[in-house]
Amino acid sequence: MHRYRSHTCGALRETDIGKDVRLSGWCHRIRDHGGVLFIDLRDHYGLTQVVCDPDSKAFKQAEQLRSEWVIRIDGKVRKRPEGTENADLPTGQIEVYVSEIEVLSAAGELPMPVFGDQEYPEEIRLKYRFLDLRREKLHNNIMLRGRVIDSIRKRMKDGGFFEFQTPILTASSPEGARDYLVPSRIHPGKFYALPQAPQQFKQLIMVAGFDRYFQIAPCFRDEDARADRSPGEFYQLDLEMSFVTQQDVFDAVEPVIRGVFEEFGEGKKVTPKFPMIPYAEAMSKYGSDKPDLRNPVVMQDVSPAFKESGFKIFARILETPGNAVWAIPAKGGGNRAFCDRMNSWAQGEGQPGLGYIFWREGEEGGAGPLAKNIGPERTKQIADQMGLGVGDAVFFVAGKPKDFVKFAGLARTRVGEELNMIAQDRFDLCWIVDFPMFEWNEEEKKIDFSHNPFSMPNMPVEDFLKLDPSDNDKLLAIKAFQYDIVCNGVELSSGAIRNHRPDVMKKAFAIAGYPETVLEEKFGGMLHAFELGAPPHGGIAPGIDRIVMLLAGEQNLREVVLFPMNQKAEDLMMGAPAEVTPKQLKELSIRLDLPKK
RNA sequence: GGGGGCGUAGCUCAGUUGGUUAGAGCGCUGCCCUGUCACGGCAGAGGCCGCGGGUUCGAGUCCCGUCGCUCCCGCCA
Repeated sequence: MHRYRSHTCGALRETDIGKDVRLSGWCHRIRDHGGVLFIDLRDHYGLTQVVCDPDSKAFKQAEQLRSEWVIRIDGKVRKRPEGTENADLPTGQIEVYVSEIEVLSAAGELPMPVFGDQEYPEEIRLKYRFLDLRREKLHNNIMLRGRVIDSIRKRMKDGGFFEFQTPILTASSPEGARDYLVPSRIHPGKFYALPQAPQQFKQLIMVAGFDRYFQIAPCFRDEDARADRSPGEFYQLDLEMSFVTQQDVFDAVEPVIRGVFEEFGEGKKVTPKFPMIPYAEAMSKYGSDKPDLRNPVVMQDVSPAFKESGFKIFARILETPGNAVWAIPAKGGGNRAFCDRMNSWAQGEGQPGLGYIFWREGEEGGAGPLAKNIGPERTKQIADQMGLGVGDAVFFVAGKPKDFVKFAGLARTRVGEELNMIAQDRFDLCWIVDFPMFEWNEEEKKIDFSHNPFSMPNMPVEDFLKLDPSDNDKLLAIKAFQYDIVCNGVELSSGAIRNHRPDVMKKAFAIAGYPETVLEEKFGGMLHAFELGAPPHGGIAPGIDRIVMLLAGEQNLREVVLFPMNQKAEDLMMGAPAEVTPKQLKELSIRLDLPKK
């Protein structure tokens, strides 16, 4: 017989009754009745009830066992007595009557139990991650993650993509997030950087003629964490394709993403064909470039109803060209309690308040101070435009859309949540397209890249090269071949058709106010590659952690990462980051200059 | 860097308008228990009420500061 086990803890069935078996695992739960004693023995594969009584020579030893001890047992499989079967367990028809116990590893008092599903503080969970990982939910999440990645790999390879590895120690990239730096011993005073994404490498792989690249790529960014943003490191399905249009990228990626959501979505409905929503439309309808389409609330511009109206605050705001009033409809929110709740929420968000009109029985003309101010005709105009009636409400935000759009988006989400309008049984996916190429930098009073400098402008190259760098209105209207995938309000990925032409790149940098020397300094390697025969190419990089988070139904990335860091980018289990020895620093020619407390 | 929430036993939490000796469940220790699967019963150990200061006859409770955790904003091409 094998040293540790003849079967796993999930394997035994009625067909095994009578067999002498050997099992190893953790003591999940021990129920000691004095005369008879049960041990739920657990391993990766399942749970088997092990039973012991005073007739067994292992009884004395069994009484000494405690939770999470690792043991090996020998015993005989037998049918459970009539009426004591456990239908909740695959092994619930049988039990193993133990004849011998070997303690492989004892355990002290646990800082948190493995048994049960009580919540525990992050700090303890992270410090004792290996215990947390023994628990069913996290164990399943991590296994789900592995299966999702397997599936993605298979789908990508079936789609003609080939997997590559790119360097982890590379050069600092000047744009974007803060880099993690690694000092060079051989070159005192110089540093490597961990890649924020293999962006330039994957483009160079295209220049090298490999045609279709993908990688489950680790990405490192030294930025502050969020629930859906791991500090330090995360993984992307990074991919790039040559000789493609934007539509070709969509056609390659959409089936992979949809397929994964369908395969692991446990019956939740997945968008059959991702709609393409222009950035501007997403902002005006949903107040966000990552709209949750499960929320049916759609905003509209209702400026005409307030222009020169009796509601002086809005009327005055609308005197400034470019200003607007947007309406956020709330079907079923037609009562004062709800409207007041929204209003005080808005004040908590730092807003002066949230104007509203609501309609209820007996006041079909609309209730609330705004309705009185603008009169029945304009109120009806709004009701008609928004398709609202008795039992409904509508909220208003006014001013410069650029300034209020973010708050409007939050209010839309809030309305959807408060009125339980957000469908829970769906994955609603879409493409956000036509991102602006440039944006106005108010602080520096200049034109800037709005995303990354590598996207191709969505206009004929000849026209782009002829652009007047001082024609701000025209420049700010230019769209880029830049796109996102959004699922249930979570930004899953971002991609672009790349700018592979040195002349276009030089022009784009000139428009953003950078002299050619800057381009040369920062992206010289890639620029020179493009001067030696570069195919048109483009790609995208869906976030693996976020996909798994959505599929696992979790609200936090830490629930789908094996060994995550806390919000402050500390690994509480391994104790990272940590101080290093003076010798190590000296070798690296580094002297510390720590901030005073 | 800023804002919100939380901080009481190893863990999850309760703790009245400030008022005797700070409680419960889980876990832990001991004893009892032969069919449980959240086993049950009895007894026990375990507390700088995050830390510092203040108000008060009296502070877990009120005030100020500080630290830690967490969520958010900034940041994230």
